[in-house]
Amino acid sequence: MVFGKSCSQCSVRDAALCGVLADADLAPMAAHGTQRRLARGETLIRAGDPVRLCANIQRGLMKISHTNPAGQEVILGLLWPGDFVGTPFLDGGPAPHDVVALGAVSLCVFAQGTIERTMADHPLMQRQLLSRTLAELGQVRGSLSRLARATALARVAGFIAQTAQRHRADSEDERQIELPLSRGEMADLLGLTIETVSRQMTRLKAAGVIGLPGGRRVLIQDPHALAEAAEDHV
Amino acid sequence: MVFGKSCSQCSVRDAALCGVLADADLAPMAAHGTQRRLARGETLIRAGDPVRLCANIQRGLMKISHTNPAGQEVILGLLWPGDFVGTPFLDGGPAPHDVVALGAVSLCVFAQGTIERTMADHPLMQRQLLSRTLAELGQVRGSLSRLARATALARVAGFIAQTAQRHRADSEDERQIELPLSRGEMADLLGLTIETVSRQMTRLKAAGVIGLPGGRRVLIQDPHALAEAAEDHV
DNA sequence: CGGGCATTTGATTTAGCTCAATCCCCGTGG
DNA sequence: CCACGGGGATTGAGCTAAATCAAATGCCCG
Repeated sequence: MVFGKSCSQCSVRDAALCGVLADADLAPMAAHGTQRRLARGETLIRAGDPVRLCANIQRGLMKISHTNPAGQEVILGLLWPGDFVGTPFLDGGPAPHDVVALGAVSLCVFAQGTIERTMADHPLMQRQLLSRTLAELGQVRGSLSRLARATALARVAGFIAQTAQRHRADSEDERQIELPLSRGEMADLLGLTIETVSRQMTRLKAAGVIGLPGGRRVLIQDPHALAEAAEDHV
Repeated sequence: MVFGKSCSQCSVRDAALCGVLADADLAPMAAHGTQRRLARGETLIRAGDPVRLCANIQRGLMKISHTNPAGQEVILGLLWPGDFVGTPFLDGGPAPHDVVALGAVSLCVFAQGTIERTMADHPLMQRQLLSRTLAELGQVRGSLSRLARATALARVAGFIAQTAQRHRADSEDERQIELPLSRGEMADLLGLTIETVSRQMTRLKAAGVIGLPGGRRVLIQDPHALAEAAEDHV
């Protein structure tokens, strides 16, 4: 894959931006992809409905969320550019959760029937999908551990640190990041309330660990102390 | 797969007991399996070590666990007979978590190199593995939602209800189950303390929802009320 | 400039934790 | 057969982190 080459399938200018092509083993897939865009708040997959697609995120973030019987929303995870969503299988059963765009999103959508045939012909591609899914399973189990025992401070600090890591690649200023979520969304993701999230942010700011220049921006003043705070368990 | 036939690879008397053979698509795998037994407390996979095996659980339960910086153990999930553990890939990277036997366990262990070659020749088998892994990802995300918002009562009731569902298949008395975990292990799984788990059990008993005949046994007196309690969110 | 929303801050309440004391099985040995 | 331990489980009495309720502040955008 030549850097700078455009992705013919997805009409993305730089091939590197087309998540799916970043991995050579997944290339056979790209031939069957079609472009789709979502606006903020649009639902791609609704819990309970049969999953009719498999897609790779090119730009923007999505949330996997669940609304419990009491009507509270819980954000079960975020999907970043390069991540897959949905299932390549037609008979994958009903979707376990909602998948919703957090902002403007571009996707490479693959038809399930086609992709399943493609997989049969390209074991390496399927291998790569399995490998990624196993890795994700490990990640999700990691966040279980945070929700089980971490203090509010550790959850918030951990989220900021993790977001910073994701941003590091494509950032002009190493130390300044823009959180992809509102305080309310952070609360839903971390299993806290808006007020508690806000208080912990203030606390980190007061301790000189971070700066809050306004909006969703965070200035990481003391990365070491931030990592330390993220490990603060009861 | 003929019911009642013995599993020649795993020396399990009834083929149906050999988890891996329960699924026809996974049959090619069985030819490469070797039997292994673990005693209670034995560690199969240690977090951080490279994962050298892929196995299918035949009998007994295992826990996926993580010990956080403060030294508290968190149980991230349970593995039941029929479940897979480890990775079929040699380059799967370091294990994200520990995997430990909760009691006596029998496994069908597959060599990674062999299984990877087998997968290349049997796309349906790989397909099945991917499909199972995607399903498990959904399950784990479901438990995230419980840890994020559910009350102590809901966590405990949910665990009992879930265990009952698993037991239903192989139980003589529909209503009586034997919990696979001690109170302490339940606490580590549900993100609570031993005392809180105990109090919620007592509460369910006092409400006539369950009976506690002693040991780890639970008598489910009112399945509907139990399900209701499991949905009790703040 | 002002309205509407997100965020912050404050006061109070509460679910679950901590610490501490039994209790209850259940196996062991006298 | 029964006293004696011992580990898991239960129960009790405060304590605390985070939730809840309520108000104030800041900020974006017309």
